[in-house]
Amino acid sequence: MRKGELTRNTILDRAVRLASEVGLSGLTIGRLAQDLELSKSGLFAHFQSKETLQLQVLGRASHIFIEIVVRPALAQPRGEPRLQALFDRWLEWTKKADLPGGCIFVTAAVELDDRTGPARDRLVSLQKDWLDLLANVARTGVTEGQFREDLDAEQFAHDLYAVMLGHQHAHRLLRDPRATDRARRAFEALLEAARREPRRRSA
Amino acid sequence: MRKGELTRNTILDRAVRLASEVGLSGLTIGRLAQDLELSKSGLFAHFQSKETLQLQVLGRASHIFIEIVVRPALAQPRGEPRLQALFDRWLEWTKKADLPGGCIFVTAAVELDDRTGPARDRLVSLQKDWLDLLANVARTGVTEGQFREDLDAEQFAHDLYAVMLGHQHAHRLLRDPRATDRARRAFEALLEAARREPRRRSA
DNA sequence: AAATTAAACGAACGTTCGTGCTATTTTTCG
DNA sequence: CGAAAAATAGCACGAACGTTCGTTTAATTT
Repeated sequence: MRKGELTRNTILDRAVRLASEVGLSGLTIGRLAQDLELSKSGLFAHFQSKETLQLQVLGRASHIFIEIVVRPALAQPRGEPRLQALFDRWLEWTKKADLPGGCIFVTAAVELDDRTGPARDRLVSLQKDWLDLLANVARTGVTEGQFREDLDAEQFAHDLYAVMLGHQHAHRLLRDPRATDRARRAFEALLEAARREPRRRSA
Repeated sequence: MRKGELTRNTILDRAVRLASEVGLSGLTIGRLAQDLELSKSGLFAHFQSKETLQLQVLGRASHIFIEIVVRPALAQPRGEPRLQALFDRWLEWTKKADLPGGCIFVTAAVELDDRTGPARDRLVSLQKDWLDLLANVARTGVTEGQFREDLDAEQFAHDLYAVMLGHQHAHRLLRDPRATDRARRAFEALLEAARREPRRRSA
């Protein structure tokens, strides 16, 4: 049972890469087998259905994301420095993970948002975890005294996610060379607003 | 040639709706014909290829977007009020256009961002037009004295687009009931930052 | 080295994909 | 109303889809 797991992981790594380009439903068993020079049936035997394959692709992608983005950032001090580290790594995680099609979670999100089933459920769960993590780090920034007391940490996480979505759009679709600069500015503005003292009630 | 155009538009309307759910490549001629109770070949004859169909779907969607979002907003005073009108209509245009799958441009953007060909080119062109329009309205806000002199209008447009992407994500994937509220807050923060006097160079 | 288990293969299944043809129906116009 | 033109339907195609089968090759255990 040793060899099996090994090739299964090889398959999944390739599948994650492929899915980042063509999506989870565009990801095809025939194409995947061809890329890996495996037979369709041999590959298929590792998973018992395409749905299982999709689920495992999501799981594998999540694992990679955590290794590349989250874990290293945890080495940074709590609060704002950690937030900055998360953002920096987040910005370029698809490069480090060698995902030629950009963030696979964004692709999957758009694909699955109006479908039902376990793949969607899994993705939602992963995304909520990620947003929770971001909100928690922001909250820590408050207790550490870096951010203002009345910061809405969940709104902050939401806005931060939006910045990343905007970046992907500008970078990948529009091919805007200023995309990364734009994202950094937007992030800086979020930070600045989080740091700023709450505005006085009147003028 | 009268009846032809009529049914072609009927087809395109349905195709836009369907594509909002399953994307431009998930959009299938067979499924479309079935939905409309037409024969596959009869439908196909209106377009000479699937690519043409996709192009026309994008064109039709753009037309609908302009009618629902842009044109009515132009009735508002220049600058900030117009911006507010654009935002409000943008937020709910998929409801008014009866697109059950959310914004078709977001779906298409993720699908096409790493492909080549006329469909991608068309989408990029449309999206740039839209961002330009947003930037122009923001710039007008400056000349009207509503926004600060040194506002980066293109950055503003970029950030605004990001807010909408964040909204779609929170609303459609996460089904967050606070999604619209979140988007409004983010937009308000952008406006506030645009209105605010430029910050002093030091403390 | 033999026996057993796991992994990969090749062929075929029923379906659907986009795309051609050739009829037939329907609309338009003189 | 009848002729020309346009719109639709019918049928077939090759390819690709996910999936199942029986068999062969390779790895692991005895």
